[in-house]
Amino acid sequence: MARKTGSHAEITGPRIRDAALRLFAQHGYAAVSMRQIAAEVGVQAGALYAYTPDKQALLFDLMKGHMEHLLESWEAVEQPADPARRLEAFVRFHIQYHLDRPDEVFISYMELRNLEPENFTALETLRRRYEDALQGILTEGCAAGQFTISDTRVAVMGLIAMLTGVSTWFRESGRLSRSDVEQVYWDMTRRAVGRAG
Amino acid sequence: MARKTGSHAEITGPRIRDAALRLFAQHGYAAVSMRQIAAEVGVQAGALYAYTPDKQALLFDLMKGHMEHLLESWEAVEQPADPARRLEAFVRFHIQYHLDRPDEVFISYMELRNLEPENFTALETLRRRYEDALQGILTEGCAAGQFTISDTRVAVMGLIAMLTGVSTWFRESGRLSRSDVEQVYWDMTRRAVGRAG
DNA sequence: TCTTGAATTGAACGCTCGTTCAATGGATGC
DNA sequence: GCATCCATTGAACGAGCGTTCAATTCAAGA
Repeated sequence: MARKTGSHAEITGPRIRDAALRLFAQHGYAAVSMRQIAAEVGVQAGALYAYTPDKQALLFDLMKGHMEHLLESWEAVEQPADPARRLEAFVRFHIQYHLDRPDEVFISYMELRNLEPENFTALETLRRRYEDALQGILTEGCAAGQFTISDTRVAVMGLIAMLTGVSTWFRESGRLSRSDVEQVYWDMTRRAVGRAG
Repeated sequence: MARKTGSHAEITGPRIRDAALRLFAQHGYAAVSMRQIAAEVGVQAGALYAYTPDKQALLFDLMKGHMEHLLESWEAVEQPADPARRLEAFVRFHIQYHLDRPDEVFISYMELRNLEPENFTALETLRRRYEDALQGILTEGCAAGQFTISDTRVAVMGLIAMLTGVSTWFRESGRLSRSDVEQVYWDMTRRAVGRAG
């Protein structure tokens, strides 16, 4: 058998991860069988258990990996001092990242209820950290007198929902380019937080 | 046996509908069995088939019923002549409606991929009609010089995503009342479409 | 050439699934 | 009291589920 070590995986074979990602995104976690995933990889179902302890771990690895990578990627973005510029960076980053990874995004929003409680809590914590990054920007912008927001927490939830929604309708072959879309969402965001220019 | 008539149901017994709604919302369509639904109603699984032809019809009835009721409800709202007032009415209606029916909303966003193609198409059409209602308001507001929106289609998608998101985090027992939340979202919306007051 | 050892198979485990249907049983009208 | 009717039961169907594991395969090291 292959590795069963490293209890909290991320070591799951990349071919298995990719197959599970695609299938979970397309049909949903509960509707996809281990046999389907195995077939996609070109292997028998039993072989998967050399790489993952069970189906749940496969889902959790995907979701945890996605959130951690999202956080790391945002932390790697250079942060302008000006809150408005920082918000713009966030909006553009968020849209780019989400358009680049439609399957991960889909799973991370849709499959939360299929996580076992302990895994769910871990995911919530990661998500909360990301929301707090945006909340920090909004709070500073308000303090600096650049934004006018009656409730920054609601603004965070509203803006993230708005921006994340882009991945439900955007098509590469559509009327608008990515940078068009980025610009439109940034215009809306800028004005929603009460900044004219 | 009971009625099997009325091919495109809505006749599904209310007790069954309610049980299916609650269970689908909580665990997801694929993860809920007919036996679970039956147990919730207090009958054996076989009895369900007197009210619904199959499990898929149960899901489709719920989703179609929700979208049709949403459209009817919006059409019943009195429409102010002023585009900004009309937009305000839409925002407040949308939030109220979605907070009143968290389970229906959840299902209608999460279970689209579990619909058979023909049912999916029917749902998309209904959803599109609702989006078009908002798009009409935005277009008129632009024409009247009240709104400044670079792309009304993207604005529709962004605003609906933002507003619908409220049902993912709002708790009746939370810090804010419904009307607080309505007001905050309306403030953000108003400014996002480029209207100051 | 033989040995080792990990990767994979394929059968099997006990369950649960959606759906069907003959049998049942309890109310209703005569 | 009897016949009728029909909603409901409960067993059964074939299929597929997640998971396990003895047996096999096969490449690399001696």
